[in-house]
Amino acid sequence: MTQDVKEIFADRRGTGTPVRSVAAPPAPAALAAKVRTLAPSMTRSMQRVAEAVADDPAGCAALTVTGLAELTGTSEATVVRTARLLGYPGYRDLRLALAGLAAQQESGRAPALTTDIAVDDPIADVVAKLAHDERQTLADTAAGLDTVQLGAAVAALAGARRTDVYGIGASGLVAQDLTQKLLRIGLIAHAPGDPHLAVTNAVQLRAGDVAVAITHSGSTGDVIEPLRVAFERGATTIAVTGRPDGPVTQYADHVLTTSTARESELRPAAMSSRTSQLLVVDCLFVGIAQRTYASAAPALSASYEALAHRHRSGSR
Amino acid sequence: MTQDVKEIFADRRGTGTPVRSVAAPPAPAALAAKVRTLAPSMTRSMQRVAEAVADDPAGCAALTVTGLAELTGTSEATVVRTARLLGYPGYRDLRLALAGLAAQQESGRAPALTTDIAVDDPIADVVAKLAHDERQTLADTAAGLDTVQLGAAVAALAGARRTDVYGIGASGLVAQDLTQKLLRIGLIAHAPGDPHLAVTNAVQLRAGDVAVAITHSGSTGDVIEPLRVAFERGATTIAVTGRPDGPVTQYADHVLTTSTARESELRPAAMSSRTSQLLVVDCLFVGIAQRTYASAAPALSASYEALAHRHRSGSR
DNA sequence: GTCACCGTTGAAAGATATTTTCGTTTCGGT
DNA sequence: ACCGAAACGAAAATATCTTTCAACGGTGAC
Repeated sequence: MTQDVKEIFADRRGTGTPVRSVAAPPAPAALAAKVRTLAPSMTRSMQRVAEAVADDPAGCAALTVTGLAELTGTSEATVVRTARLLGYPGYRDLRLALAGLAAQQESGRAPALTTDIAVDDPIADVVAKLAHDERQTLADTAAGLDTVQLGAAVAALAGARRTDVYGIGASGLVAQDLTQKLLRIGLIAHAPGDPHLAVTNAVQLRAGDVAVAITHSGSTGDVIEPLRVAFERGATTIAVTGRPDGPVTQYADHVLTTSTARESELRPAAMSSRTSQLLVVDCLFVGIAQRTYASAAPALSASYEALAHRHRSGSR
Repeated sequence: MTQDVKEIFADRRGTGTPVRSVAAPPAPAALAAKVRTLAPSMTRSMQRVAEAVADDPAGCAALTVTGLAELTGTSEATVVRTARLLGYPGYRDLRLALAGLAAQQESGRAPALTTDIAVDDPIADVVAKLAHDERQTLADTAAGLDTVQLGAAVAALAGARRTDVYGIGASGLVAQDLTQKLLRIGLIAHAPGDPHLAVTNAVQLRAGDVAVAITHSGSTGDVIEPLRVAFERGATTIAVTGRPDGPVTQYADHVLTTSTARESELRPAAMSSRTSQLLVVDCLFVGIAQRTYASAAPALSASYEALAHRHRSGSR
């Protein structure tokens, strides 16, 4: 797990093939989101630094490494390490990004719906807060999505002989959603709901097939297991997870990172992770539909026609 | 004229009182203007530097003093002098300001998100457009939700003896999502996937029970039928639909309206309606959790605990 | 309970970048 | 052509950033 961290720190211009585009692009505005995503894989002092940075980009941009180290009660080394983990070559670049972020915030003044949902919030506030949160989640996800990985995943799925999608619980619904969509454009897809069935299915996969695992935590055994089997059988594997450093990525050829909103008692993580996952799934779907347009378009209208008679002529 | 320059260059940490807050505020975004204003008082090489900076803030922000000096065919000293003239304490600060400026320009550049998704859109555009669309859908939904109806629905669900949720296809997943959530807080809920089963279930309902129908079109027979049965048996009925004038509302005590984004070939209606429906479901859930907080909170943590062991100890 | 191991951390050395100093060059005026 | 003042850049001085490395602290094995 911290293996990944190590890797990032290791010789960065390795002569070997950088198969996986590990660290995303320097992150435009999705810094807060990135901090949240990566926080779990950070050490305590790094978290302090990350938090300070996310809390007050403008303020931190004004500080030198030493200053930020003192502010957070850590050392320069830790600050640099944090900057690296966040995807920048060094502190200097983080600082520049911070300045940019600060400028943006300055111009875009947030509406301050940041408070958490309380037990006694009137229903109207609940609606506003939830909507605001999900919108935020969408923006974060879009900003944090690695389009290279996404493109690779789309290519794999578009050319797959068959596709399995694994997911449990809330993620299971997302898995079903993806499956439904793939079926609609004439691809062969399954979303086994039962973990045993999933493994049984996975065993049948081979090169040319694709397996997709959807798990927010990145460490759901019931989902990792079938993915591992598929991986070992030679299928192309894709992980959609909120923890790009989680165990599931071991067996994933392509990793698509979903974003995480802060959660609370009345707002379980499942809620925002689902929103995020669905956006990723939608992107996959549209990407695939583009690639297979010739066959997807007729399939889409065919399924539309077939369903039409199931609706009463109820419109007016 | 160059008199000013001299003063600025003069001993800055003078032992005397630093009475003068030397240059103006670090200049927000009016950099180009400032360059123009001050150009006449600049020497030739300084003008070259200023010009480069005004032309391409983003590019220059990526350069070090030395880099910018080389680019403009001048020396580091000149670059620093220019930075001073422009009102910054030194090059470092100019660079920070440049980064901010670049970021603002970047965000201002509207990616023409209003257009539809085309077959040949690059994947990055697809992501941006989809995210933008779903965000729009959320805002619309939140704005259009009738909080009175929502409150009534919440009250009914919170006090229900049992709840049935009907949905088919994409809406079926939303139905399952609601069901999962209700189960998590200790309520009794079912989401029969089979239309026949749904009717069979509906027959069992009576006053004090609740039935929820989820259908975007508002005219899906397979969903209306069980709702009608439940309605006639005296259960409280709720419709979540994008067509508040559709047939389904005949049998609904409470109607919750979801919003619809324009659809297109590559972006089926199901996509945005699902987003909208999920927001409604989330609102219902949180509303119910608030009302039944005493029992919901423990139930939530209990289900969380029960699931914990299914995740490998993947985090630190 | 003790020990070994591994990850975390910061102090300090090392490398870069920035700022200042200062001598050379350029240019206008005489 | 000569003088002086301003412009300019090379290089020294300083500040900042990065890397190294040893010490610390926690965890699991025995």
